[in-house]
Amino acid sequence: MDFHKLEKKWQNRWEKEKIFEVKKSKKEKYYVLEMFPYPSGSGLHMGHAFNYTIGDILARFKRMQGFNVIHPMGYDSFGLPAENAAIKNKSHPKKFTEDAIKNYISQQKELGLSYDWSRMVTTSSPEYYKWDQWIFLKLFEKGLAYKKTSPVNWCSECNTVLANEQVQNGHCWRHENCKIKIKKLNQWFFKTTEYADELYDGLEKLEKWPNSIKKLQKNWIGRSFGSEINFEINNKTWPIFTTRPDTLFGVTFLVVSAQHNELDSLVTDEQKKKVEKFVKKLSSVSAEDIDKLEKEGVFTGSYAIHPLTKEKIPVYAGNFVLADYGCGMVMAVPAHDQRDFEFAKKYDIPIKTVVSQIGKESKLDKAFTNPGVLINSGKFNKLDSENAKTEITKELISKKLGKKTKNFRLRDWLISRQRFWGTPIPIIYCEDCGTVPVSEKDLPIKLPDNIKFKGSDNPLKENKEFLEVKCPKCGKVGKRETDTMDTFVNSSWYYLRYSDPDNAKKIFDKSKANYWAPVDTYIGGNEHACMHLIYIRFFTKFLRDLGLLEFDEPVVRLFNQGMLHGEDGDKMSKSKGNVVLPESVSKEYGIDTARLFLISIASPDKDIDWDTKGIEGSSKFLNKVFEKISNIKLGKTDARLASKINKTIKEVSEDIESFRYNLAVIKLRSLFDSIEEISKKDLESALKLLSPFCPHIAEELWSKIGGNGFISLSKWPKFDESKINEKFDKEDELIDKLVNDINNIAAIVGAKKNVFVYVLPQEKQTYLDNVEILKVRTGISDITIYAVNDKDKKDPENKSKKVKPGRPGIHFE
RNA sequence: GCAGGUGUGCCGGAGUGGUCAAACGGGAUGGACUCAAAAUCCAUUAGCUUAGUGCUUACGCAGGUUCGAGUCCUGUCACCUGCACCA
Repeated sequence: MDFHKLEKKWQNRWEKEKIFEVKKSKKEKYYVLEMFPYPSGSGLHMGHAFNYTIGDILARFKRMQGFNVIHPMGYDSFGLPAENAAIKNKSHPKKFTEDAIKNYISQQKELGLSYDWSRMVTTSSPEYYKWDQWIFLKLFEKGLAYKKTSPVNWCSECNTVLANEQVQNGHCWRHENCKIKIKKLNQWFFKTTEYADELYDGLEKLEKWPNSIKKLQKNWIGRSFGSEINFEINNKTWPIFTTRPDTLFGVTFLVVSAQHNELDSLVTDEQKKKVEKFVKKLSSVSAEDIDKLEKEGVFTGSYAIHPLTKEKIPVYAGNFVLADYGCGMVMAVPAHDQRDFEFAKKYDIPIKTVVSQIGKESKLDKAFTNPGVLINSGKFNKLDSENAKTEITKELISKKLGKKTKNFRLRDWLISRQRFWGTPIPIIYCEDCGTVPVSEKDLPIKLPDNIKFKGSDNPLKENKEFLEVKCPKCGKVGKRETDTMDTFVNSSWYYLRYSDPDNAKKIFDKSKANYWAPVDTYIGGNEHACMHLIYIRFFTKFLRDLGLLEFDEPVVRLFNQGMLHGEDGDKMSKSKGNVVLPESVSKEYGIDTARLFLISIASPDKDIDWDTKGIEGSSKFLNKVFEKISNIKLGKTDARLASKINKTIKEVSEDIESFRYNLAVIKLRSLFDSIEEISKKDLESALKLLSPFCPHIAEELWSKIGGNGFISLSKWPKFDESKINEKFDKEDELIDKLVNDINNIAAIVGAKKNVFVYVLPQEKQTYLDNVEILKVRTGISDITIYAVNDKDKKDPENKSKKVKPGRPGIHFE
């Protein structure tokens, strides 16, 4: 059967009749979303198909269950690859992107996905990115978008700063040979840390998220409680964060980050040269090597005053202190921190033990980092670490020398990109007024069509038409910001735009957004655990606080699908030559076959390998089903089949709901295997069960048996508990057992002749009903069933005496 | 270093305290059908044993909890992933 041809037919009909387009209504909604793709030049591969199929099955199931299902698709179409392609081909990235999207759409349509295409969004269109800019202005207004100078990741091949996730093992994700440099630049940030607590605590409420993702996010946000302690340096107060205030008396030096913005103010004239040399040396070190560096530092020449002992403590600049965590400076307690210990050894700084396991001092060959009992700590001696933390902090608070505080590992989100193909940041720099936001009515700030790429530099910098602008405040000549936004900004709220994609006046209609959103089930890979899935939560909370949303979390249930590998078990990639394209599989077997195969290998959250032999298996099954149902004899469903159908409806419904697609397929296989004569209604039910998985074949068979309308829009079958009878399963077991026994004995006897089976009278009918099956499965043509009380039975060995329930006697002749 | 995950027959994988663990698929072997092949159907696929449903072994390894463990706990090994000088 040419499934491919048949699939085209149904895809066209679905599209023509717009059956997957939905509107807000009184019906209960259900929002199924798969993470939208970046439309790359190479198109979709089977891994994408896997992702979308998982969502499509759920969407089709929910739709048939009667929910008003929104299942949209769009394109995350800003980004570097399009720009690089444009540079190479001397064209505009828009052209490249539009072509890629066209290709994606046609490929996705071939997968038979039940999207509402009328809701498509494309993030690189001005109608969309206008609202990125609008959100930026709102963030700016609330002080949550700001510019600061800090050390950032820089790729010299891409010529831009990068997000942390675009740095892999210290190298750029696109340029394996390009080591990431740490540069100090003035950049735009979104203040994600403003919501750090809520982002952290909110995870508890996300019951339908995988624990692994929640843990990743918790680690990423990394909340730690501690104290901030004020040290005085050159008559200025420097707060320092620590989680170990109990070791305060062991502080023998301070270390300030070599990248600290105010480092200069600490450096004395005679140390200036040494410090400068040190900082310079460090700036040439790549991100990859930075963690391999030995702990090094240089004395700044300044001394701090210990808040409690009033001792003089030297201040060093060090390479192991982060500028953007805590206060960018640490109090070093070499006796109780391994890094500080190494540093102290190297520079011959005293090591003072203040915590001890047994309450006595002992020699250390490495730092003692466990909690213990305080010594050498004045009036705090003999307290254990836990109490000491509280008491010392109390003392500091009372003397106004510190406070209790918490710190996050989460950094504010660096969103500037020194590239062209992204959302322009709506900011104007005016000589008189400084940094001025564009006014809302001037949005969108469009990317110019007329551009010239010079090498890999951002062409906006040369584009007068774009660059030169009047200051909205004073009207004088100003200059536009030429950096664009990280593409993750676009993807942080796209799920809301689907609810009202064509709204030209507002980001979205409030009532529409709050009807459709939040997303009920969101499907995608776990590589987004700490980036996209944090940003989308951040944006949701911000938009809520603007009064636009009535919920706190964007995604109710998150599902992480596994990764599809090539047949060799490696990640699918062009260079490895193991990429499988949906088109080619579709042509050979039909896309329904591929869909079925992808989800029957394993639970969809597991990584799987493509397998040519495996798809043959799915193909065999579907061909069998197609043949069988095409030539089916409609009639009556017997009780055995009715039991099976009802049981399957029950179980498959549960399996789909909980993403046990692989188990659902097993049950469907078994169901279709046992269909012979069946009523029209029951056959319709069986096809409905198949339809979310293999929608085209199901539509075709549906129309063949005279089903009403589209099966895709039909009502999901209900099961009748009273028709489920476990008796039939038990009977099957009896037959299995008997077949086994007969085969077993036959093998020992070495001959297959007449077989006499002796069973209990009440079991006789069951065996008689299945005698033909017995014959086929044992390969023995003469099988006679006797009840033990049959008078004229042939039983030379008196086997019938040993017969027990479910345990027939067997005699071979 | 920190955090998380995984480890089950020839292979992919079901199975998370209890009817004899291995569903289902794939592969292999044998058989039926066929002149033959493909397709289809049936059987076998840890070991021993027996004219039968019995025994042994077995869920990475070692312990433990339990009447009972693949499943829970502790330790350990291997592999994978993420973060990584976070004070």
